[in-house]
Amino acid sequence: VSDRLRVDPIAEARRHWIEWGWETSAPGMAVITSIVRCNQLVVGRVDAALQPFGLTFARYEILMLLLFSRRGALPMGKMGERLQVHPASVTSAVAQLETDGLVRRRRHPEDGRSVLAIVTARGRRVALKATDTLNEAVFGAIGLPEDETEGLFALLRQVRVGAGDFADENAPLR
Amino acid sequence: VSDRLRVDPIAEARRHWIEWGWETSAPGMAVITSIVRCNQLVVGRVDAALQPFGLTFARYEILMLLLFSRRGALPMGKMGERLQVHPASVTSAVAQLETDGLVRRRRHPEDGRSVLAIVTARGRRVALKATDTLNEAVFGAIGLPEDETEGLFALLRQVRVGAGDFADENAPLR
DNA sequence: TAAGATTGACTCTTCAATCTTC
DNA sequence: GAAGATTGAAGAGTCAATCTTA
Repeated sequence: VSDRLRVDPIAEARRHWIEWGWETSAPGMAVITSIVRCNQLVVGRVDAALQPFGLTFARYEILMLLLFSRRGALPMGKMGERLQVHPASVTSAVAQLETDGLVRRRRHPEDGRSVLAIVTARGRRVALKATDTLNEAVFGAIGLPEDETEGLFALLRQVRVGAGDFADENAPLR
Repeated sequence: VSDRLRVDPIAEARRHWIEWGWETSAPGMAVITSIVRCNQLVVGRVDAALQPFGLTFARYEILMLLLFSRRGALPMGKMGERLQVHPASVTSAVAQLETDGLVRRRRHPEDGRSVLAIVTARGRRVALKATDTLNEAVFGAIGLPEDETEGLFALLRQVRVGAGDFADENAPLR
């Protein structure tokens, strides 16, 4: 799924939108289609970088969540909440990580309904190595100047707030 | 998969990135994670809006490509190229559209290897209705002022160019 | 031999149903 | 009864292999 195109297909779609009389929605269509397309490109790059470690972006995110946590352990449900994914996705991702020896599962000592995922020593090592690779190959190589990167983050944040992703309680500009 | 979070998880991840000494990659990580998250939100909204029509975003895009084409017909491969998706995905999407009566398939008259997808009259009607709904419910309701929407589109375009999505031959600012 | 499309196996995600513990 | 997690089935995407036509 690659091969450089001659013209920008999204710009072309926007022209069509205007031709058909949908001017007012054309910018929104272009932005949303761009987000979807950028996601394809970005996830492709991330997954390619993570493949040597046997990780996908989803499993990597879980690993990092555990790495950043105080005790290296979090309940399954908590992780699904943070990453905004279905409980079943957490179960299968953690199951995979467990068979790879990067995570252990244990029943929550204070609430028998809950299950804790615990990052292993090997899991920590892999997480750090994968992050180095990712920082080098993807995160540090977006190809935008620093200020434009910040501007893009801020605009995407507005989109997330507008879609009700999280409560923008104080709307702090700094 | 919804429920408003208390704080922005991506801002939190960026803080962690800085704490762990990965400052230079932190903005890139934040932007890429934002793109992935926005994609989830946006595709969720689009698919919800298209569900009454029995369409997904992928199938809708194929339908619109055909609607915009001169003869209402395009070869399978051409569509995969424009939408940058795998040939197998085109096959399954068109097969679904065909069983729904929105598209017909016919062998290409001048090249027997190729298959033409042809939009039906019903397909045109559904495409127009779905577009009205989408324009109303999603594309026209991003929640950003016009100029910021344009700015976001331009920045995402830069990301696409940087990832080699299409040839930025002339880099025209107009 | 190569191009175009399809098929089947595999993965990932979500949903509904189920099971256990509170 | 409700919360938390798991299971199996269904949907969509990708890859490798296959089939047909050029």
